[in-house]
Amino acid sequence: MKKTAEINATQVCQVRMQAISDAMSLLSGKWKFHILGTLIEGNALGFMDLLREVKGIGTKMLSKELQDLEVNNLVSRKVMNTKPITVEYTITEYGKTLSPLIDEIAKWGIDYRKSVYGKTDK
Amino acid sequence: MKKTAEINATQVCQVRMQAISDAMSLLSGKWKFHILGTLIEGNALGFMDLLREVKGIGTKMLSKELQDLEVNNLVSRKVMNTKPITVEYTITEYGKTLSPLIDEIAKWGIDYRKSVYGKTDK
DNA sequence: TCTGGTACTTCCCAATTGGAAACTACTTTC
DNA sequence: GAAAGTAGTTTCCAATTGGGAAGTACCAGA
Repeated sequence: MKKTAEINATQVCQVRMQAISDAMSLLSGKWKFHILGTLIEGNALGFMDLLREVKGIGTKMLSKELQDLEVNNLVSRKVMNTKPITVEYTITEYGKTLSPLIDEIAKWGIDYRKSVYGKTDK
Repeated sequence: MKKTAEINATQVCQVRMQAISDAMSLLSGKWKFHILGTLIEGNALGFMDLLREVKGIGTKMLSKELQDLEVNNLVSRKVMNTKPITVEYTITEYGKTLSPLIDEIAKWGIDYRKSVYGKTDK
């Protein structure tokens, strides 16, 4: 009869749990994955481009989310020397390392949707 | 000069974005991954076991999160016929399909931590 | 009968998140 | 000079999230 934690007391689990918290604190929120996914797909987009691509987002959120992603080195921001000043947002090399993770989530989400709305013989 | 969305207008992107939203709506929150991870690691835990394993969680949150996970068929709840009534929480077969995703997040989180606190020659 | 263990629920509150609308600021075009 | 396009910021508000503490209910053992 155990009265104290056992499973998660191991070093390996502690590290894993911490890692998941780290990752999710960077990637949580309604828009992060949408923005990252869009930037992975189409490189170098302006603020207004993103506003049009990421359906439903407003200027405040987009601005804030891009800042978050920038300080975490997932997205880079470059002010261009154009007549009406434009800004180029691109995914960084480091941001690209999220591709397998995003793919895995998308894959699971697609399967989930199938299992809910899909065939009834399950 | 494009004025309308182009990248995310494709059917493939729409489906992917929807899938990511689906998945995250089930898995977001402070505790979901911790609970799932613990249940994947150690099968069949009681409410109080989980309360001890998932460091920091309170009864209210644990109860609510377990209900969420149960309705989405990721965790199963079984009331045991014991003297002081006990409940067994187990991960479902479907819940186990989250393993690769959880592994991927943990892996990325560990690498992220290394890139922040790790070697400076990067 | 009182303490302790199981498994919760309820209530109240604070912090965070997210959104709409308006506003800034600068430039080019009509 | 007004309109439109660039890239945001600010303000105000509502909804969601999360936590602490206490309460409920049932049973067993000292």
